[in-house]
Amino acid sequence: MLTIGTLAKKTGTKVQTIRYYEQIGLMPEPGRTEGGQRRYGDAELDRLSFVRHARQLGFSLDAIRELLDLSDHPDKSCAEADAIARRQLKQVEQRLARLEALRTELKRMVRECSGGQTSDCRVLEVLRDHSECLTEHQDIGA
Amino acid sequence: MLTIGTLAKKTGTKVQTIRYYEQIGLMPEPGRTEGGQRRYGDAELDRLSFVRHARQLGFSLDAIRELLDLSDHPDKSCAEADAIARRQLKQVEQRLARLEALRTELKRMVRECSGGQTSDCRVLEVLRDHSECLTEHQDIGA
DNA sequence: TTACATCCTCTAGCTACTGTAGGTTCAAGC
DNA sequence: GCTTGAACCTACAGTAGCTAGAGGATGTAA
Repeated sequence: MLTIGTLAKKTGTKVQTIRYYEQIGLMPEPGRTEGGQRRYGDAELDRLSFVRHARQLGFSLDAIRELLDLSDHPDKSCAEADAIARRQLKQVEQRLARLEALRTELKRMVRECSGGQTSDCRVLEVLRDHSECLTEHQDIGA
Repeated sequence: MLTIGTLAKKTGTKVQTIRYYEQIGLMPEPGRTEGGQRRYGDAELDRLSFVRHARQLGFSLDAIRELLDLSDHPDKSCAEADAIARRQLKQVEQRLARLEALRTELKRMVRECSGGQTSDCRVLEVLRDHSECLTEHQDIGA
């Protein structure tokens, strides 16, 4: 049986994050010692590893909830899991495209800055006048 | 003079966002009508455009605060603005690298999914076992 | 004058955690 | 058996950057 601290170390998670996942129902309520401390088994270790790995791949907690549910029902069709992954891939690709446009624009700003006074700073000038931008960057690049 | 709604439309901002910027001191307190409604001039329009443009380029509100301050002092050196932009460029490039790793991994997951039952779904399998990943993706790809 | 779009303040909610305060439990060493 | 100190507990507040809603006041055109 693992303490919450050991589980945290094994999965690269903070203790508070594990308690948070329990609170929002992503992790089950574990057994407790007589004194009220949480104790975890292998099933919980696997589940938390799954969650953390999916987070590292950028899945939202809601998406992870769905994936966990699918994982709990081996008889269900794989199509749903596939759809969730494809959706995530699409999001990643959209963000990549946005970030690439940002990089282009930022690079240009930095390159053109000649290092004088702010009165004729290219960086500030470009920020002041959107029409100087060559690329589109409508959405905020989160 | 512009109402808050008109200013919002001209800059592609939500009305609430403008009030929020005022609240956190990013936008100045504007003049008011007798009835207490906000009225804006061209200076505010320029300032908000600057803010929104910087946001589109991914700058944080704190960074924007610094940039605005520099923009208000034309005699200061350009070096600071340049440093802020370079820092932002670096962040964008780091995020790009992370997202590219994620894309690789997600593509592989999706490609290998053969569409059967979840019991032998590649997507879920990869999530269960990190060691199946070819690329590194330590940080959460935000 | 009346209708109604737009404005006002205030508060709460979103994601996904992270940090802190103030107190309790566990396990090792003596 | 007793002490010590690390790790645990709950509860609540805070982070970024907005966004939404309630409930009421204002502005403007017909």
